[in-house]
Amino acid sequence: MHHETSYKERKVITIGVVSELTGLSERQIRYYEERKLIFPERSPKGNRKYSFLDVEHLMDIANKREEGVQTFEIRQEMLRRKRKQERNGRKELLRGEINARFGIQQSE
Amino acid sequence: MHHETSYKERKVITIGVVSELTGLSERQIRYYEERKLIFPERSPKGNRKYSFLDVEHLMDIANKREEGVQTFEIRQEMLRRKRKQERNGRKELLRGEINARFGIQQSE
DNA sequence: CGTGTAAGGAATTCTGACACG
DNA sequence: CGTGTAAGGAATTCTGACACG
Repeated sequence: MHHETSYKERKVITIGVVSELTGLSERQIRYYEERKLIFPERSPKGNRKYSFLDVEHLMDIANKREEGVQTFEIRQEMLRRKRKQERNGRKELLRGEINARFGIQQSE
Repeated sequence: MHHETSYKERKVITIGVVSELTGLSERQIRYYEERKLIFPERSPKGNRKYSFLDVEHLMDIANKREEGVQTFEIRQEMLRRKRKQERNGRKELLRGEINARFGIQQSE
Protein backbone atom coordinates (compact mmCIF):
# COMPACT_ATOMS: atom_id res chain seq x y z
CA MET A 1 0.00 0.00 0.00
CA HIS A 2 2.84 2.33 0.83
CA HIS A 3 6.52 1.81 1.91
CA GLU A 4 9.43 2.00 -0.50
CA THR A 5 11.46 1.37 2.61
CA SER A 6 10.74 4.62 4.37
CA TYR A 7 13.25 7.02 5.84
CA LYS A 8 12.73 5.46 9.24
CA GLU A 9 13.97 2.08 8.10
CA ARG A 10 16.83 2.99 5.78
CA LYS A 11 20.19 2.02 7.20
CA VAL A 12 22.38 5.03 6.65
CA ILE A 13 23.63 6.17 10.07
CA THR A 14 27.16 5.39 11.22
CA ILE A 15 27.93 4.09 14.69
CA GLY A 16 29.44 7.37 15.85
CA VAL A 17 26.25 9.27 15.08
CA VAL A 18 24.15 6.54 16.68
CA SER A 19 26.30 6.90 19.76
CA GLU A 20 25.65 10.65 19.87
CA LEU A 21 21.93 10.11 19.28
CA THR A 22 21.45 7.45 21.93
CA GLY A 23 24.09 8.37 24.48
CA LEU A 24 25.34 4.77 24.38
CA SER A 25 29.03 3.97 23.89
CA GLU A 26 30.11 2.34 20.65
CA ARG A 27 31.18 -0.62 22.74
CA GLN A 28 27.64 -1.00 24.06
CA ILE A 29 26.11 -0.69 20.62
CA ARG A 30 28.39 -3.37 19.21
CA TYR A 31 27.72 -5.62 22.18
CA TYR A 32 23.95 -5.40 21.72
CA GLU A 33 24.54 -6.53 18.16
CA GLU A 34 26.57 -9.47 19.40
CA ARG A 35 23.63 -10.34 21.66
CA LYS A 36 21.30 -10.11 18.63
CA LEU A 37 19.28 -7.17 19.83
CA ILE A 38 20.11 -5.03 16.84
CA PHE A 39 20.97 -5.74 13.21
CA PRO A 40 22.89 -3.06 11.37
CA GLU A 41 23.77 -3.43 7.73
CA ARG A 42 27.32 -3.04 6.48
CA SER A 43 28.72 -0.61 3.97
CA PRO A 44 30.87 -1.97 1.13
CA LYS A 45 33.96 -1.71 3.32
CA GLY A 46 32.38 -3.16 6.40
CA ASN A 47 31.18 -0.17 8.40
CA ARG A 48 27.98 -0.60 10.37
CA LYS A 49 24.96 1.37 9.23
CA TYR A 50 21.83 1.91 11.32
CA SER A 51 18.31 3.22 10.71
CA PHE A 52 16.27 5.64 12.81
CA LEU A 53 14.23 2.63 13.85
CA ASP A 54 17.42 0.99 15.11
CA VAL A 55 18.18 4.17 17.07
CA GLU A 56 14.75 3.96 18.70
CA HIS A 57 15.24 0.30 19.52
CA LEU A 58 18.56 1.14 21.11
CA MET A 59 16.91 3.77 23.29
CA ASP A 60 14.35 1.20 24.41
CA ILE A 61 17.15 -1.23 25.13
CA ALA A 62 18.97 1.44 27.14
CA ASN A 63 15.86 1.97 29.25
CA LYS A 64 15.44 -1.74 29.85
CA ARG A 65 19.09 -2.06 30.82
CA GLU A 66 18.72 0.76 33.32
CA GLU A 67 15.90 -1.18 34.91
CA GLY A 68 18.34 -4.06 35.24
CA VAL A 69 16.83 -6.20 32.49
CA GLN A 70 19.47 -8.49 30.97
CA THR A 71 20.17 -8.59 27.26
CA PHE A 72 18.97 -12.18 27.18
CA GLU A 73 15.57 -11.21 28.54
CA ILE A 74 15.31 -8.26 26.18
CA ARG A 75 15.93 -10.65 23.33
CA GLN A 76 13.27 -13.08 24.58
CA GLU A 77 10.71 -10.31 24.70
CA MET A 78 11.68 -9.10 21.22
CA LEU A 79 11.18 -12.56 19.78
CA ARG A 80 7.82 -12.92 21.49
CA ARG A 81 6.63 -9.62 20.07
CA LYS A 82 7.88 -10.57 16.64
CA ARG A 83 6.04 -13.89 16.60
CA LYS A 84 2.86 -12.20 17.69
CA GLN A 85 3.20 -9.70 14.85
CA GLU A 86 3.72 -12.48 12.37
CA ARG A 87 0.55 -14.19 13.54
CA ASN A 88 -1.37 -10.96 13.13
CA GLY A 89 0.22 -10.46 9.77
CA ARG A 90 -1.06 -13.81 8.58
CA LYS A 91 -4.48 -13.06 10.02
CA GLU A 92 -4.67 -9.78 8.11
CA LEU A 93 -3.55 -11.48 4.95
CA LEU A 94 -6.31 -14.03 5.34
CA ARG A 95 -8.87 -11.34 6.05
CA GLY A 96 -7.77 -9.65 2.84
CA GLU A 97 -8.22 -12.81 0.81
CA ILE A 98 -11.65 -13.42 2.21
CA ASN A 99 -12.71 -9.88 1.45
CA ALA A 100 -11.37 -10.18 -2.06
CA ARG A 101 -13.64 -13.16 -2.76
CA PHE A 102 -16.75 -12.56 -0.78
CA GLY A 103 -16.83 -8.81 -0.96
CA ILE A 104 -16.49 -5.77 1.08
CA GLN A 105 -18.66 -6.51 4.05
CA GLN A 106 -18.12 -3.50 6.28
CA SER A 107 -20.00 -5.29 9.06
CA GLU A 108 -18.33 -7.69 11.43
CA MET B 1 0.65 20.84 14.51
CA HIS B 2 3.07 17.98 13.98
CA HIS B 3 6.86 17.81 13.28
CA GLU B 4 9.46 17.25 15.96
CA THR B 5 11.91 17.55 13.10
CA SER B 6 10.98 14.39 11.24
CA TYR B 7 13.31 11.64 10.09
CA LYS B 8 13.44 13.23 6.68
CA GLU B 9 14.98 16.42 7.99
CA ARG B 10 17.36 15.15 10.65
CA LYS B 11 20.98 15.61 9.67
CA VAL B 12 22.65 12.33 10.47
CA ILE B 13 24.15 10.99 7.23
CA THR B 14 27.88 11.27 6.55
CA ILE B 15 29.25 12.41 3.22
CA GLY B 16 30.44 8.95 2.24
CA VAL B 17 26.94 7.52 2.57
CA VAL B 18 25.46 10.50 0.73
CA SER B 19 27.91 9.82 -2.04
CA GLU B 20 26.76 6.19 -2.27
CA LEU B 21 23.11 7.25 -2.16
CA THR B 22 23.35 9.94 -4.83
CA GLY B 23 26.14 8.63 -7.02
CA LEU B 24 27.86 12.01 -6.72
CA SER B 25 31.52 12.29 -5.75
CA GLU B 26 32.41 13.80 -2.41
CA ARG B 27 34.13 16.55 -4.32
CA GLN B 28 30.89 17.41 -6.08
CA ILE B 29 28.89 17.35 -2.86
CA ARG B 30 31.33 19.69 -1.14
CA TYR B 31 31.38 21.96 -4.14
CA TYR B 32 27.59 22.30 -4.17
CA GLU B 33 27.86 23.35 -0.56
CA GLU B 34 30.44 25.98 -1.50
CA ARG B 35 27.96 27.22 -4.09
CA LYS B 36 25.25 27.36 -1.40
CA LEU B 37 23.01 24.73 -2.88
CA ILE B 38 23.12 22.51 0.16
CA PHE B 39 23.62 23.13 3.88
CA PRO B 40 24.89 20.22 5.94
CA GLU B 41 25.35 20.50 9.67
CA ARG B 42 28.62 19.63 11.35
CA SER B 43 29.33 17.03 14.00
CA PRO B 44 31.27 18.12 17.08
CA LYS B 45 34.56 17.41 15.32
CA GLY B 46 33.59 19.05 12.07
CA ASN B 47 32.25 16.23 9.91
CA ARG B 48 29.41 17.08 7.55
CA LYS B 49 26.02 15.58 8.28
CA TYR B 50 23.15 15.47 5.81
CA SER B 51 19.42 14.67 5.94
CA PHE B 52 17.36 12.54 3.58
CA LEU B 53 15.91 15.79 2.30
CA ASP B 54 19.43 16.95 1.48
CA VAL B 55 19.98 13.70 -0.40
CA GLU B 56 16.86 14.37 -2.45
CA HIS B 57 17.96 17.89 -3.16
CA LEU B 58 21.30 16.58 -4.34
CA MET B 59 19.59 14.21 -6.73
CA ASP B 60 17.58 17.09 -8.14
CA ILE B 61 20.77 19.09 -8.47
CA ALA B 62 22.44 16.18 -10.25
CA ASN B 63 19.58 16.08 -12.75
CA LYS B 64 19.76 19.79 -13.37
CA ARG B 65 23.52 19.61 -13.86
CA GLU B 66 23.09 16.83 -16.41
CA GLU B 67 20.80 19.15 -18.33
CA GLY B 68 23.63 21.64 -18.32
CA VAL B 69 22.11 23.99 -15.76
CA GLN B 70 24.84 25.90 -13.89
CA THR B 71 25.04 25.94 -10.12
CA PHE B 72 24.37 29.67 -10.15
CA GLU B 73 21.07 29.18 -11.95
CA ILE B 74 20.09 26.31 -9.69
CA ARG B 75 20.66 28.61 -6.75
CA GLN B 76 18.56 31.37 -8.29
CA GLU B 77 15.68 29.01 -8.77
CA MET B 78 16.01 27.68 -5.23
CA LEU B 79 15.83 31.18 -3.83
CA ARG B 80 12.79 32.01 -5.94
CA ARG B 81 10.97 28.93 -4.71
CA LYS B 82 11.91 29.69 -1.14
CA ARG B 83 10.58 33.25 -1.29
CA LYS B 84 7.34 32.02 -2.78
CA GLN B 85 6.95 29.51 0.04
CA GLU B 86 7.57 32.22 2.59
CA ARG B 87 4.86 34.38 1.06
CA ASN B 88 2.44 31.48 1.19
CA GLY B 89 3.51 30.77 4.75
CA ARG B 90 2.63 34.29 5.78
CA LYS B 91 -0.66 34.08 3.94
CA GLU B 92 -1.58 30.87 5.77
CA LEU B 93 -0.61 32.40 9.07
CA LEU B 94 -2.84 35.38 8.38
CA ARG B 95 -5.69 33.15 7.32
CA GLY B 96 -5.30 31.30 10.61
CA GLU B 97 -5.48 34.49 12.62
CA ILE B 98 -8.55 35.69 10.81
CA ASN B 99 -10.27 32.37 11.34
CA ALA B 100 -9.36 32.42 15.00
CA ARG B 101 -11.20 35.71 15.46
CA PHE B 102 -13.96 35.81 12.94
CA GLY B 103 -14.24 32.36 11.47
CA ILE B 104 -15.49 28.91 12.23
CA GLN B 105 -16.20 29.16 15.95
CA GLN B 106 -15.83 25.61 17.20
CA SER B 107 -17.73 26.75 20.29
CA GLU B 108 -15.87 28.24 23.17
C1' DC C 1 27.30 -10.53 32.16
C1' DG C 2 28.12 -5.95 30.50
C1' DT C 3 31.32 -2.57 29.69
C1' DG C 4 35.90 -0.10 29.57
C1' DT C 5 40.25 0.27 27.44
C1' DA C 6 44.78 -0.07 24.81
C1' DA C 7 46.42 -1.80 20.21
C1' DG C 8 47.20 -1.73 15.37
C1' DG C 9 45.48 -1.23 11.01
C1' DA C 10 42.42 0.29 7.45
C1' DA C 11 39.14 3.53 5.77
C1' DT C 12 36.98 8.26 6.27
C1' DT C 13 36.88 13.01 6.29
C1' DC C 14 38.84 17.56 6.20
C1' DT C 15 41.20 21.60 4.04
C1' DG C 16 43.81 24.15 0.66
C1' DA C 17 45.94 23.69 -3.69
C1' DC C 18 47.10 22.62 -8.47
C1' DA C 19 45.21 21.05 -12.95
C1' DC C 20 42.26 21.34 -17.00
C1' DG C 21 39.29 23.73 -19.72
C1' DC D 1 32.92 26.80 -14.02
C1' DG D 2 32.88 22.17 -12.33
C1' DT D 3 35.44 18.38 -11.13
C1' DG D 4 39.58 15.28 -10.46
C1' DT D 5 43.53 14.33 -7.81
C1' DA D 6 47.67 14.06 -4.59
C1' DA D 7 48.95 15.60 0.20
C1' DG D 8 49.09 15.45 5.09
C1' DG D 9 46.77 15.23 9.17
C1' DA D 10 43.10 14.20 12.29
C1' DA D 11 39.19 11.47 13.49
C1' DT D 12 36.48 7.07 12.68
C1' DT D 13 35.73 2.38 12.62
C1' DC D 14 36.98 -2.40 12.94
C1' DT D 15 38.47 -6.70 15.35
C1' DG D 16 40.23 -9.55 19.02
C1' DA D 17 41.83 -9.36 23.61
C1' DC D 18 42.50 -8.45 28.52
C1' DA D 19 40.30 -6.57 32.73
C1' DC D 20 36.84 -6.43 36.36
C1' DG D 21 33.26 -8.37 38.69
